[in-house]
Amino acid sequence: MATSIQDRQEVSSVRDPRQIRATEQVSKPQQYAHEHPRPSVTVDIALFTFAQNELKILLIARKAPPFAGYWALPGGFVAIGEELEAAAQRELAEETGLRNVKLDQMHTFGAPDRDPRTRVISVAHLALIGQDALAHNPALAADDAADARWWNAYALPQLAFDHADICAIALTRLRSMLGNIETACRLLPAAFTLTQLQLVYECVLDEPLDKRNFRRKVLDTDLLEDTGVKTKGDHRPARLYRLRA
Amino acid sequence: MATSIQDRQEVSSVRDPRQIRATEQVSKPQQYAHEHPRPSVTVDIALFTFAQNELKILLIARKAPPFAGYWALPGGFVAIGEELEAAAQRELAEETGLRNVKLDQMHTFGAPDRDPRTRVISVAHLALIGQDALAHNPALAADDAADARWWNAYALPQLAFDHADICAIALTRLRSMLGNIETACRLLPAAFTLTQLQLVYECVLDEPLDKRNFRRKVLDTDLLEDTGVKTKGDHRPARLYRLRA
DNA sequence: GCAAAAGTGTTCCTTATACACCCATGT
DNA sequence: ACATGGGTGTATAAGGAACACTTTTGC
Repeated sequence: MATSIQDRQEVSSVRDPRQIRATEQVSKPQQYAHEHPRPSVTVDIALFTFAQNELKILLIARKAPPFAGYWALPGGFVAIGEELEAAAQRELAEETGLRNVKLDQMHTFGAPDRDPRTRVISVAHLALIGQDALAHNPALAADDAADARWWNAYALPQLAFDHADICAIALTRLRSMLGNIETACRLLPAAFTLTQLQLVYECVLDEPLDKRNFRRKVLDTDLLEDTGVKTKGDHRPARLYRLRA
Repeated sequence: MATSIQDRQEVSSVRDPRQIRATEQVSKPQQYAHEHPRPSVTVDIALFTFAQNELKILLIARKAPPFAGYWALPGGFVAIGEELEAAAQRELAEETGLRNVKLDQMHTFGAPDRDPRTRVISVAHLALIGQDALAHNPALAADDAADARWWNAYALPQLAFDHADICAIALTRLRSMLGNIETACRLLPAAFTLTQLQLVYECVLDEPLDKRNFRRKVLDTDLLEDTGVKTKGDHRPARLYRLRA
């Protein structure tokens, strides 16, 4: 029998080493700078939504070189005292006006030549948003801003840097996260129909799903609740669901 | 119906943007340095093995401040023109003599105060190794080096920096990777018994498994083949298996 | 012969899959 | 009335979980 089960307890009783630092002798920050030329560090954000029955990703048109005229993921430099996720939140707010979007760190891209100017290491993040969150931002909501546009995630233009790689990994990551129904819901408005949710799954997984099996599986989890409201439209109204609190 | 299926083709036909760079006007690298104070970037490696019926992780004793006397994950600075994974391979070779170990990038740790000297962003990697790979390195194989030692992954000492967080995430990641039998095999020698493999699963998942169900599930995948060799020891000899090529 | 670890099948239950028709609304 | 998308149940297959005894070796 492995000893892991008994030993587990000891881990949580270890004191947080951050509380001990102050008592140690610390070398000067400058000491580092001479020894190691430092790369720049950026964050990039792959922001997805689901609209017009398509999985969409937000891209920004670059105005300055390198890659002027190309499309790129939103992102930018990490400030020297800034958490990585805070940097991603700040860049997202600066470039889209969106705040308090849940961000998942995804992968760090560090090929030495990925930026032709200098060494830039980029920590890529994944973010999912429902269309209703865009309502406050007319440019993004209307999908016609001169420099920011939603693109079908399966039909991207040429991208700057290695952003095509980042998008590909983002899509793979998103796919692997669909086991959690909540993930798919994050791509939709707060209230949505089961058909919309199924379309999200079909679009991200890129395969058709059986309607009855899908609905049973989703409703059996008890993660969704009926809002009591129904859609109004051309045909039979559909129940609107929301994530249960 | 989602349009993703038809559109998928267009992605792969997009030209690699890296081939286009040379034609663009490029700003000078120095331009960056003034605008953004740059962090240092390191790689850390959580190297696991399975020995003495325990999941073990390799730690290095720190001799210099900060955290002198503490144990830490192997790792070090990324050179300015170096791939992240190459840096991790180099550091692993320098500190343990191990080469050509498969490395998986795991997570990037960027809390501004995680290193008391200066801003250091660390890209953490996960590596798994069988005991037979350690045979060439007597110090590591004997587990008695003054400054490098294998520790039970569930009973770690106090760790430098945020390495306790890194170890915790490494263990979680390792757990999530056990769906692939190959992952568990990477913690064992090239030839191993099914009981050893089961112990790996039980130790990493931290739960007992049924012997008959486990053996059936593993053998049904057809990923293992019988080496024809058996163990010699105190009791009934066991078949030794290896990963099928 | 006994201690210790290796090896081996069957039953039950849960979960996934395949499949087709009626319903509510707008025009 | 018809076009359009919303909504529903059942039967079969597959996979996961529970469970105990015999075999082979060293001492």
